[in-house]
Amino acid sequence: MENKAIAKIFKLYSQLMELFDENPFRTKAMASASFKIDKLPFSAAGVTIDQLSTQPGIGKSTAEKIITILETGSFPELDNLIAQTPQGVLAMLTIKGLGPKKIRSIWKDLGIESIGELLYACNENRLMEAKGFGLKTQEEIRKSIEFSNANQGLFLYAKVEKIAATLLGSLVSHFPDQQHVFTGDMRRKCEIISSVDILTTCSISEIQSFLREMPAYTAEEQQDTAVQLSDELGVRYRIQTTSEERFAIDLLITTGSETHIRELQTIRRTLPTFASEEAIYEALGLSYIEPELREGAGEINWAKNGQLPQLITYADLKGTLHNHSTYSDGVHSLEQMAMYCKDELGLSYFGICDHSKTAVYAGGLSIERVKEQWIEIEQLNQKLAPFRIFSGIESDILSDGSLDYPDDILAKFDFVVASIHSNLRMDEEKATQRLITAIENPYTTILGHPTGRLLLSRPGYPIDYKKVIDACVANQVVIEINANPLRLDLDWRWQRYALEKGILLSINPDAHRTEGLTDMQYGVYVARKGGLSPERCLNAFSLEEIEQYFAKKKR
DNA sequence: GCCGTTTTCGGCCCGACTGTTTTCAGTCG
Repeated sequence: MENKAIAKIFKLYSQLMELFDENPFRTKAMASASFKIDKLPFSAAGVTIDQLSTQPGIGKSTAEKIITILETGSFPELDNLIAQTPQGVLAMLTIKGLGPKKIRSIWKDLGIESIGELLYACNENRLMEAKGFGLKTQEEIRKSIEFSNANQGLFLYAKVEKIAATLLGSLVSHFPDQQHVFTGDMRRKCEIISSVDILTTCSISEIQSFLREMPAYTAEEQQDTAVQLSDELGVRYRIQTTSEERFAIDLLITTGSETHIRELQTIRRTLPTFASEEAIYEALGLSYIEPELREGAGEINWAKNGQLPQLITYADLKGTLHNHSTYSDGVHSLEQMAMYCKDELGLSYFGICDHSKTAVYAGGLSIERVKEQWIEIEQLNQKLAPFRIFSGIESDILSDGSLDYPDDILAKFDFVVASIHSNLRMDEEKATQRLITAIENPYTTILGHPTGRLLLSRPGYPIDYKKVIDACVANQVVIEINANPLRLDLDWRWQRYALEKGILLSINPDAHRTEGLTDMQYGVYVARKGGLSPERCLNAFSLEEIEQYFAKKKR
């Protein structure tokens, strides 16, 4: 089991302790243990109980619980609290804006034990009756439940990717002589997946007998040429069968999107059958369109006129900007992060952007710490040359749009990523103005995660995209594509507008540990959806080019 | 529950923001 999963279990334990009104100090100790476990620079599964209990914030009792979790998946005290909590009350913990204290009141005072009942109570104006609740809280909770309901059955691409590969892999090993590929949303690399679609040349009866050997999947629906199934996580799958002859055309049609296919059909009502997708596009008078681009957002006109962009690939990335280290809330040290980029990823530069001083909860850097980091960067740059570490900062954009350090400090960074982390509840006008003020700051190099969204979990503040992008153009500010699979923010749907305006984008992993650096792959997927080519991507610049870019920006 | 010690008991304790209060509790990043 990974540290993150163990940390989640302790988080749940501390939430339940709070729900049951246990000693707040013990509760806090568990919450802090969760945090500490998540930030351990080694796997808890690989060390002894003594090594665990010498870690700060992890005592003997917590270490024992960790061991029990590794052996059994849980521990008795937690099981006991779970047994006393109705399923629906447990589920309330996932609703934004609702913490254990409020849930306790909802459960114990109003007798509400499920999210369905809770929504009903909001609509009936009954939540306001409970102490500590008012109209606004009730509205927030109602909105939050509706947001979460709308996301039922949807999964992050990154979460589905590995489990979907298992099913595809089984098909391949069962039927090595047949063709099996992802199609649909998976093949178009959509950031949110509602169904994992697979196209296969197996017959339907072969698929049926194959599935009988796979008890982990439940059949949902049988059709003549397809089966739908689901797994224990609730991920839905659709396996579509086809013939060798129709493979390419069925691949094209099932890949979609629906809009893209409809637009193709306006060129020729019945799409022709050829041996490859390339040949089909060619017969329609189009150059080949990469699956990621097939969203009906102008790509057919590009293909008609030979204007398709050369889409960026992972191999085009020469470096990485916006990453964290143990200076703030990262797991690995500056040197470990840089070395990983140099030796494991073969990159030629690394940008460090730890949190700025306002982000106290994340160990944001005081000016003194910033200066210490600059000294270490200088030493490492001598040691690692020609590899280069760029000194950056992820500066909080404060409520009035200003940045987090005085100008003389901001001026000394190689580059500055400006992001919003606090006071997220804003209307569109306020959010847009706050961002524009930050964009107009002469020290801002990159605008970090423009909307603050967390996919399937938090919508992000509303912004006027055009105004924000136009301001970036006017002030030569790069927009980040935050590649964390929960963010993928800037949304690819706005990339095409940004690129038309001549903007540069940067695929930033926002890594808090070495493993997080390869999240850049998810950024590449959505960047391709948005039509990004390497020459318009800041971290696809060579070391010399980006040095010049930063130097010019600073002038 | 963890930690550190004037060492086995007593103190621990993000801070801003919001909404609900009318001085503070709960939630979040």
